[in-house]
Amino acid sequence: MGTVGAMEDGHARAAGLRSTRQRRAVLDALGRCPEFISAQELHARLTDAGGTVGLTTVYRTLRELDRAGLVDVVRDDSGERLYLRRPTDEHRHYLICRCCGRSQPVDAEAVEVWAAGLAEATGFAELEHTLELTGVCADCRPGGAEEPCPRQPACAR
Amino acid sequence: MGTVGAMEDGHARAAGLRSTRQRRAVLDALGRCPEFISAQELHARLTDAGGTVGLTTVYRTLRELDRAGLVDVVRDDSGERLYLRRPTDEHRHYLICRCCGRSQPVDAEAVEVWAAGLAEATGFAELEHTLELTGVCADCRPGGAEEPCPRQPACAR
DNA sequence: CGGCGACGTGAAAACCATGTTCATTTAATA
DNA sequence: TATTAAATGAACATGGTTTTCACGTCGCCG
Repeated sequence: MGTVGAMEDGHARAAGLRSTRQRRAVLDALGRCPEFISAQELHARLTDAGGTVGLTTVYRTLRELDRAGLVDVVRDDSGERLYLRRPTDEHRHYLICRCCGRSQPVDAEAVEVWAAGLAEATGFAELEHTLELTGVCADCRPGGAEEPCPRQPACAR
Repeated sequence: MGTVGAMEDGHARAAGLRSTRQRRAVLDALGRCPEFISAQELHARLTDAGGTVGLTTVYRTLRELDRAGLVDVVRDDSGERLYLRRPTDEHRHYLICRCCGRSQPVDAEAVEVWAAGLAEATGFAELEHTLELTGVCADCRPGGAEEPCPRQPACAR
């Protein structure tokens, strides 16, 4: 468990990044987290686990992974950026639970098609889109109350 | 030109807000701005015009207008919030030019329908979505270069 | 294999949008 | 007009993110 593996390292290398202890640690921690996670939280987890990685480095690494297209990024309500290792190469959208943070990829083909058609309808070029979807997942729903969330954030240590 | 008008005042009043000189000024400036604008920029414009409105008040007013549903809000790449007086009552999406900032409402009915269907497909409840669309508008496109934008931001003073 | 140069690191500080405090002012109502 | 709750704004607080810069180290090349 916890194999960094040649693939991860390879991807990072391909992106023009040197393989360092810190970047391997970030990549590893990110790889074992199934849900979106913030830079701060990721850093906390790394240091709690005894590692020594600077917060600056975590930010920088995540930014570079984003540039390299190796992670998906969303913004939560406060504008904070959340990262998730991207499992595939394709453009994805996620539905995220407002209570527990659990994320679920959704089939947004209809949106992609619609967005593609926008170019000619509007005269705009180089269209880009981001879609933030939130809701309350089945496991968090029972009570029905708004604020109190019955479940803890996923991706527990 | 520049009429605050009974309607604007009325809408604000209906939202449970007192009519103050500052709020009228914010509403007026917002009303004469055809594109999305940040709180900071709006404040700069108000003070440059000789008015005295605190930045705090601009933020508070915009937040309340948002709560009251009188403005549409988007986030730019840096996460900064941008505001636009909402012309109608319905939920809208905008396509915004990355060069000049010009915004254009788009018919996103297809997305609305798709999003509505997500609930049963995923088991999530209380779905909410935000969609940020950007591109390069026809007027900004001639050169084709990426960085240098031929046009100045719209909504000039 | 050893040295060198570019890239990477991280503590501290800067940044910047936004929120909070609280004493003072003001709009709406009686 | 008197009263009062709401609104204002300067200063300060907050928190995520970036920059700075002195130091470390990765990886290549001889």
